[in-house]
Amino acid sequence: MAKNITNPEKDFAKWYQDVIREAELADSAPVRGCMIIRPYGYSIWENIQASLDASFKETGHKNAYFPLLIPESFIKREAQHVEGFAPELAIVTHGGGKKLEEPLVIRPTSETIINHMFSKWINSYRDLPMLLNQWANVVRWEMRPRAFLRTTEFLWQEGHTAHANEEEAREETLRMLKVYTDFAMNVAAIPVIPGRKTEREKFAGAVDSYTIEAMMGNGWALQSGTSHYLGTNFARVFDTMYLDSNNEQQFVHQTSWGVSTRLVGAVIMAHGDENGLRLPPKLAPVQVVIVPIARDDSARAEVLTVVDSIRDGLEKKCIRVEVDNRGGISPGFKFNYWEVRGVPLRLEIGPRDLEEGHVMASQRNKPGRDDKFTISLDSLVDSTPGILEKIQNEMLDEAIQKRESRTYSVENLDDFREGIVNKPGFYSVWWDGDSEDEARLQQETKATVRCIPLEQPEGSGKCIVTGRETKTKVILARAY
RNA sequence: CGGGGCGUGGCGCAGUUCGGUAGCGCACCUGCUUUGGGAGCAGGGGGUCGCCGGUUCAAAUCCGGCCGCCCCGACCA
Repeated sequence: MAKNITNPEKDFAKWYQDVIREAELADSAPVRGCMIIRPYGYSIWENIQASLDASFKETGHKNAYFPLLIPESFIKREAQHVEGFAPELAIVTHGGGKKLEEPLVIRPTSETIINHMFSKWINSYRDLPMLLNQWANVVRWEMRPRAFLRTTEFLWQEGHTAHANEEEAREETLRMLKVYTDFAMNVAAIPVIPGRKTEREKFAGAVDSYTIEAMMGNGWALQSGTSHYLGTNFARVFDTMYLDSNNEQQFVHQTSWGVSTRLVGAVIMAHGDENGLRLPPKLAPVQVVIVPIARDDSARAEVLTVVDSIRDGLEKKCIRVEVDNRGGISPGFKFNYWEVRGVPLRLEIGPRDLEEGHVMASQRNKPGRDDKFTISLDSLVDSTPGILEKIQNEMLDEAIQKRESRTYSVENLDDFREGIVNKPGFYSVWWDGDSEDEARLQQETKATVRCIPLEQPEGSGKCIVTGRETKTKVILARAY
């Protein structure tokens, strides 16, 4: 059992914080709700960024950067937008030693300032679609911060696009939801459920919001990414119009979509175990760690020669590898040290291995002595990419199984009430309720409608709250 | 903002009941011995006890006020 890490079965929230501390992902800041992302944690974020940024560019988007400070009046233009964000705004009232004419809002999101610019840049249907993305920080004064999951300031990417008509904009909304879904599955190894948000849960200012919902280790849901169809809501208040081919003014139809550093929290909570972090190889800052073992100087020299050549070979294959040749620290300590940090593959090389022409290998997703295996020195460098790929797939399979085993179908409210308490997880239920039904359900059970999955079953059934016959199934769960 | 808990070396805590000038574990530094699952011994450095005020010969400890943090809820990426 890992030292200094609470058992997740016993206290999941404490476990989460312990892992963040022990794996050196983040530290708390002097300002409440803010956090310092430490190099190891930031490196995970950089890998997330690199992967998504490539996908955004593949789908035709360009990066830009809009300012942190937004005139307060901008936020107030779109009625629902203000209502949604007003309580959590940080507002700058003074600058240069003087009270400002108009207060400035630190962006909670950039729809308004971007529309301000879109209205200048977009004149003709030939300017469309406009496909932008920005990597930025935003500030939302949330009441209850949690490291990575909900911090006052957080890093994210926000895509903003403008299209000639609803159909294209809706297509874009779903295209980006798919990009997020693929990223979650294939890179983060987190099986998410893509779906639409209910009226109650949708983004302030959107016509429709879509989400990917992930299941965390305690059975709770985490909204891990969102994609919104904004309709012409912002275009109308910012006059974002274009001249169509018939020489008529039209409002643009818009989308916005984002994922944040919350994804780092998702990775921790979806994959972590009682020994700490577990990272899917594609996101791991260190994919392979090599622990050289030697009793004396001559053995060490011999071992290090081999280790160096292995490292060079792996680096040539673009594998992120680290050699832990710290002195005065026992191998056992190092094994645990790297396990807490979630490194997918560890190689141990000592004199005994050299004699036998192999290395000992240990996969983070199968920790402990019993599951160690040997790889011959001859084939090591060539076989490592395949092993990492295998680990990546195994982690996704494990996560899928974990989710399946905690996904339940219930037919009536009583079963749900009992289930959500005794067996936290995703509850797939027939649903025909409205916002008030949702509010009531949340009051009673703390659970919410996480999403209306895009993939719907055949047939119909009776709504769990209204009893009406419906063709719609939703996912109910407790959420972060 | 409601409920609960807590502020004492970097981290985790004891000491507060019953005032007497600060201690333990881990971490850190030095040396020697060690190194295949969190090494051992010896020596060492580091704390105006959250802040302000009061009582007292004397306050981590008692009294008054303030501040902050964490966890649980409502809100959210």
